[in-house]
This record gives sequence, C-alpha cells and structure tokens, in this order.
Amino acid sequence: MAGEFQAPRGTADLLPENEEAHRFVVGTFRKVTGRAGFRSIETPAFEDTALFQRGVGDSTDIVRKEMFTFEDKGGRSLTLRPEGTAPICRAWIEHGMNKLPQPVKLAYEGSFFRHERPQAGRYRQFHQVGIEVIGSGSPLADAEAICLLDAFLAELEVPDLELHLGSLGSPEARQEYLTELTSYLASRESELSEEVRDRVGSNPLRAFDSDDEGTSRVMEEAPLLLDRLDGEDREHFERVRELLDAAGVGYTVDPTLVRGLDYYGRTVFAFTCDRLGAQSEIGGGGRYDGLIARLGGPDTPAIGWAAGVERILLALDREAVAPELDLFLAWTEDSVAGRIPGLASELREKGISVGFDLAERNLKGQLKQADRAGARWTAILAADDSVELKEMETGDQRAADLTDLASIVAD
RNA sequence: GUGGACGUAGCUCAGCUGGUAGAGCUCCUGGUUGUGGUCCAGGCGGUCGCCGGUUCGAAUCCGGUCGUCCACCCCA
Repeated sequence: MAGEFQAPRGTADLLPENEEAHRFVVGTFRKVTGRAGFRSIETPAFEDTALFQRGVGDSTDIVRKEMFTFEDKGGRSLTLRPEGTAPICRAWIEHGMNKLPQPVKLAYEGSFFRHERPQAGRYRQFHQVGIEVIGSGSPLADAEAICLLDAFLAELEVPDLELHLGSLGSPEARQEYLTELTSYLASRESELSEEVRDRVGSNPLRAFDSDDEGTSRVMEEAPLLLDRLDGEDREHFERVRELLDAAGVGYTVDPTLVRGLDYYGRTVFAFTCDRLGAQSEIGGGGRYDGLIARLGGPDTPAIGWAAGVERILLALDREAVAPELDLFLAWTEDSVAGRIPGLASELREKGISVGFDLAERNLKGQLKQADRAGARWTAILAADDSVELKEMETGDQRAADLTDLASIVAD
C-alpha cells in the first residue's frame, strides 16, 4: 500500500513462496504428460484478434466481453490469448503438423488473459496447463485425455474432486436440441423463474442449474441432449464411458454440462472441487473436431483440456515452503572474507547448495543469516585456516578440515 | 457490466460517541571485542488509499473516486 504503483487489477506477483508452489504444479504436469509421450509447445502470448473471434466463437462471453485487444503500430488488431486451444491449432496448421505421425500430442503451460472482474479463483492474468491430442477421432483419444487429467490431479493429490462427463453431439444435433429445448421452455414459461425466463434466449441450458422450485419441476421433464444423440455420437459416448469404466476412472454423467467455447462437440468433461468457492471448476475440456477446418486447415478431429494452476493451488491449500540450504559459510575475521566466494563456488560445483552473508555482518549476524536461510550446516572459517563445523538443528559443533567439508555435508 | 463488505506501519490488527496515531510480528543495532533459533533494551518504519465537504479541529462524520475481497453473469 505504500508505493505509488500496484500490480494491475486481477494480476498478482508470484512471490518466492508461491512461485515454488506454482512450479510444483507445473513440474508435476510435465512429469505426467512427459511419461505419456506428450511434447511441449509454446505459442505467443498474443495473436490475431480474428483467430479468437473465429476459433472461440463470436457469440461466446470470452470474445464478446473478456478479451484484452489492442492495435499494433501497423494497425493490426491483436489480442492477449484468452485460451490455448485456438493458438495451438493455428500453429498446427501453420507448421504442417498434419504431416507428422497422427495424432500429434502436445502439452502447454503459460499465462492467459481474460478481462473479467476478479474473484476467488479468477484473475485477469492466470496460468493454465493443458494438452491437445490432434488428429484422432477415436474414443481412445478421449479416454486418454481424460485419464491424463485424472492422473495429473491425482498425482497432485487434489482433494474432493468430481468428474462431470457429457456429450454435446454434433453441431447439428446440438442446434436441433436447443431449438427443441427453447420451445419446451416457452411452452411452460409461466412456471419458470424470472431470471431463467430472461436467459432462455441466450443460454437455455442454464435453466437446468436453477434452484428455483418451479423451474426445477419444469426441468425434470425437459428434453435432454444426451437422449437426442444420433447413432454415431451415441456410440462414441458409450465407448468413452466403457473405456473410463475399464480404466477405473469414476465420473458422473452430466447432461447439462456446458462449455464456454463454441468449438466443442461430442465429449465434454470437467473436474470440479467444491472447496474453491464459486469458481469450482479446476480443469476441463472436450472434443473439438471442427476447429482446425474452421481455422483453414484440413478437416481434423481433436480433443484437449486445460487446468487452472491458481485453482489447483487454491484446492491444495499448500503450505509455503521454507528455504533450504546445505551449508552456510561464515568467517571470524574480515581477512578471511575474501576467500569465501571462491570456496562457495567450488563447493557448489560439487552439487552442494551454499550460501554466505552478503552484508558484512559480524559473526553473530552471520549465524542469524544462516538460520534464516535454512542452513543445515554452518562452517566457521578462521584466519589460521581452522574450520568449525556446526550442525544448526542440534547446535553441535566440531573442528573439521576444509577439504572434508563437501563429504561431511553431502551425507 | 451489476451488487455487498472492506481500505490505519512490510505483515496481522487496535484506535468508543471528532482533539492531527498505537500494539504484536518482521527488519536493524546493542546486551555477548568469535557463535543462530529463547530472553532483554533501543531503533527504523505511517501524506491513517486519494480528492473534496462539514468543523476551531477528521484516521474518526458526509460525498465522490480509486483499489482489494466476495458474489452474480460466465469460466481455468
């Protein structure tokens, strides 16, 4: 509060304690996806605005009101990426990845930007990790993707998870269904709550989530998209369910699962955790078979997901990690200080983490620094080359030889 | 974009009905001319978010504004 400047609304500094927790999540992601044969990809932080307009969909909230859009000096409209899938599809097309063995399995991590009012688990700049499996329409790809998200969250030990699974069918089936649902809602309009009535036009599916009593009664008899799936879509969904059952991944079929991006079709899924507050979704995704073609590439099926790093951390409620150091070098006379940096480098080359005081403190101050740096050992060097090695936790101290430091500290 | 709560030292907070700021923790120094984590003493640190109004006088009342948090919408 003291300074003139503050991090912009909805952004946050990742202080060392948080930075480490953050790295832990991303590191786990890399481990889990790496051993599944995924390779990393990194795309720019901003793209042509039109990529998102077409890829994510003009009618979505993201495009309508949540994008950070600006013009560069050449008058091009650019947008800070609000999500990762459209950029990766763009890269896939641009670099002719259809010539690679299919499917192409990609993993990414990074910052994303959405201009929304911040609240618990929602920020204007946030971090996601995610994967895309591009080039296979098989339910095996769906199952693999979902199992991987499950494995990732399990490895992190995220508690109280629930997997919601649904299918949106083909775009045509979905459109037909929405028309049917809208007219059904219209036929019983008088029984619906006011809010729901207002929203029928924009998002009739939301009516399923209402806790209004009259609305709930109406929705119990409402037609379900899952019941309207045609043959192939239905088979696909059944097959995905079989594969998940066989893999021992538990889920709830959620006929009302909605995704905020236009490109989804067939399988959609989301992991939720109720200790997050209003933003309970930790990660989710789905199949987007039409997207690559829509962006000008060859007709290519694909599926992927993204998970929010901040939300995972919120669910984990991980304790801050204290700093740790193998050895702290202290000295008794200023004449010894000159030898310290070189000695530290030597020991560090042997793989030992070494620190020393950088503020010209007296011995007492140096010991205090050692303590705060989380040092397990402190070596006190005297002008006559004698060394006292102190074990910080117990306070035990003994004479040691300079050449033995590395081996003693290493165990 | 809408609604609610809040905004005093780096952090957590106190400061009743107005008389121009305080605690604990942290940090620095000393008690210990070569020894940390306990203890004791001292010190650094605040335009009381900002602007305006009421008043002899405002951290305290009023208005506005900015910001934070939470919720709605929607989503990671």
